[in-house]
Amino acid sequence: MVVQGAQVVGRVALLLRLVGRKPEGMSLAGLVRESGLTRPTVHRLLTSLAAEGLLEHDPASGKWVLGPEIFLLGSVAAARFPMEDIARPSLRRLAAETGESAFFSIRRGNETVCVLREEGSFPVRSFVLHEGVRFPLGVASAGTAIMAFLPPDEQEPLLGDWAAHAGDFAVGHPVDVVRDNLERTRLAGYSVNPGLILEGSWGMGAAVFDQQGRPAWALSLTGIEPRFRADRQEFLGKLLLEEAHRMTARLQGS
Amino acid sequence: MVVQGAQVVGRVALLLRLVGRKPEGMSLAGLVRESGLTRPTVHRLLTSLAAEGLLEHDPASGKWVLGPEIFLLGSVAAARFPMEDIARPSLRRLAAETGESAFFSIRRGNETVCVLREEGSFPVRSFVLHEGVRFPLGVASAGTAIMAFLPPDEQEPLLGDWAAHAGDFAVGHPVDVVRDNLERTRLAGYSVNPGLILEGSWGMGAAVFDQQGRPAWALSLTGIEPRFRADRQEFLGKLLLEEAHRMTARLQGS
DNA sequence: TGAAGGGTGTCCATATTATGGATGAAATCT
DNA sequence: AGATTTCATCCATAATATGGACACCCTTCA
Repeated sequence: MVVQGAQVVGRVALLLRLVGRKPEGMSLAGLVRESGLTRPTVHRLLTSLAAEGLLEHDPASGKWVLGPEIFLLGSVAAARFPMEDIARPSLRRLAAETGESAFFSIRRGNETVCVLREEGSFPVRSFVLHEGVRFPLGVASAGTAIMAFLPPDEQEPLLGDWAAHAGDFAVGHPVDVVRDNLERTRLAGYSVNPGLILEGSWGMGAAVFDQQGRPAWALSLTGIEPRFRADRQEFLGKLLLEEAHRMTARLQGS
Repeated sequence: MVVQGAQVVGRVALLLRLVGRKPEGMSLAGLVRESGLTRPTVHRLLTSLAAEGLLEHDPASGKWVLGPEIFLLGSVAAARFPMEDIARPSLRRLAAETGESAFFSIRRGNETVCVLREEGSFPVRSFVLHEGVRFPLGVASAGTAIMAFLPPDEQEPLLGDWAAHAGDFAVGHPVDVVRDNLERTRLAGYSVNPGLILEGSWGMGAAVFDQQGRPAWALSLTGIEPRFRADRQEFLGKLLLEEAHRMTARLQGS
C-alpha cells in the first residue's frame, strides 16, 4: 500500500462507490460480493457510515443507499464542479435532435462515471447507462472517446494489463478489439460502441477537453442497433462533436 | 462508542464535514485545531482521503477541499433529495421581492446545514451564512424556526445541556434568550435572529415540514439590522411563511 | 544573519483498534 | 417443515492506526 494507515479509508471509499453505482441501493450481500470483503467487516463499516449519515439503511427493502451527508457534502463540492450548468443544454439539444438518450460522463482515475442523463423521445431505451454507473476506460462509448485521446503513456499501462483493468468486461472486450476501436475513434473524432456491453445496445461518444487539453469528460448517446447504422452514424457523430466542441470552448474560456 | 469498529469512520466523517464547511478549503493546521485530533493522524487521513478522490489538496494554497468523488456521489444522492428543484423557485421569489439574500437549510441531526443561496439585490450583504455552513439547532434563524416546531421531548435534551449543544455559540446565545426566541417563533410562525451571531447581521426564517409533519428544512433571509425593523418584519415573515407553506404542500403531495 | 515561530511532511515502536471465523437468528423459498 | 439465503453479533487475535518525536521549509523580526 502506498499511503500508510489507509486501509479503512480505502474500504470506506470502495463501499461508498459501490453503493453510489445503484441509486436504488444495494444489499449487504451484494456489497460483500462486489467488495471482496468479509461480511462482518462490510456490515460494521456500513453501520458506522450510516451512523454518520453518509449512508442510510432502508429498513423496508434492506438496501443501503447514499445518505444525507453525502448529499450535503455534494452540494458544497458541486460549486467546484459546475458541470450541470454547462452540460445540460448540450444534453437537451442532443436528445431533442436525435431522439436517443444523451449522457454526460466524467473521467475519474481509470474509470468514467455517468453523472447526467437526458432521456430521448424514442420509445425503446436502454438502461445500461444511468447516473452513478462506472466503466473502466476503454469500455462504453464515453470511456472509449476519452481513452482514445489520452497520451499513449497513459493508455499503454491499461492495455498492457487489460484483464486487470477491464475486470468483468474483459470477456466481451478483447484487447485487440479495444485497440482497434480506439484507433478508429482517433480517426473519426467520435467513438462507437457496437453493442459490446449488451447485444443490440449501441452507443456513440465524443470527448470534452479541459483547460490543459486533456480529455476529462464525454458526451454520449445510447440506443438500439437499428438507430446506429452506418448512414446515421455520421449524422450523430457530427452532432456529438459539435456539442463537445462547444463545451470544450466554454470550459477553456472560464 | 455505540457502534463498534467505528473510530476511523467517525474521524473521516468529521474531517469531511469540517472541510465541507469551507468551500474555499481548510489547512491542515485548521483541521487539526477544529477536529481535536493529532496532526499526524489528520495528515494521514487527509492523504488517504485525497488518494481516494474524496478530497483534493490544492498545492498552491495548501488547502484541502472536497474532491471529485464527493461531487460524483453527491450527484447520485441528489436524486433522493430533490431539494434544489423544489426550493430554488421559492428562493428566487424571496430574493426578488425582498432584495435580501435568501437561503435554504436542511436539518441534519442536531444541526442545520445551509445548502442553497440566492443573492439579493441589496448592496450590503452578510456572508455569515453560505453553502456548507452548519449551526446547532436553535442558533440562527433557520435553526430556530426548525427547533421551535420540534416535539418538546426533542427540544429539552438540547436546552437541558445547552452549553454542550451550542458549543462556541453558547456565549452569544444564553439559554433563556433561546427559549424566549423559540416561544416567540411558535407564536409568530417565523423566527427572528436579532444579530446574535454577528452584531448588525439579522435574519428571519420559516420551517418547511416533511410528509410526517416534522420540521426538516427552513427558508431564511439575512441582511442588516435597518432592513429588519419591526414594521418590515411582518412583511418579510408573511412572505417566508407563504413560501414555506408552498414548499410544504409540494412535499406533502409527492 | 540567525533565531524564533508556525506550518507541513514522515518515521516507527506501541497498543489500540479493526478484523473475520464462528455461531445463531430471521426471513424466504421449495 | 426442511432447505437456503441473508442478516446480525460475539470475541480472541493480530493487523492496523496511532501519535510522540524529528526534519524541513517558510516568513518574520531583532
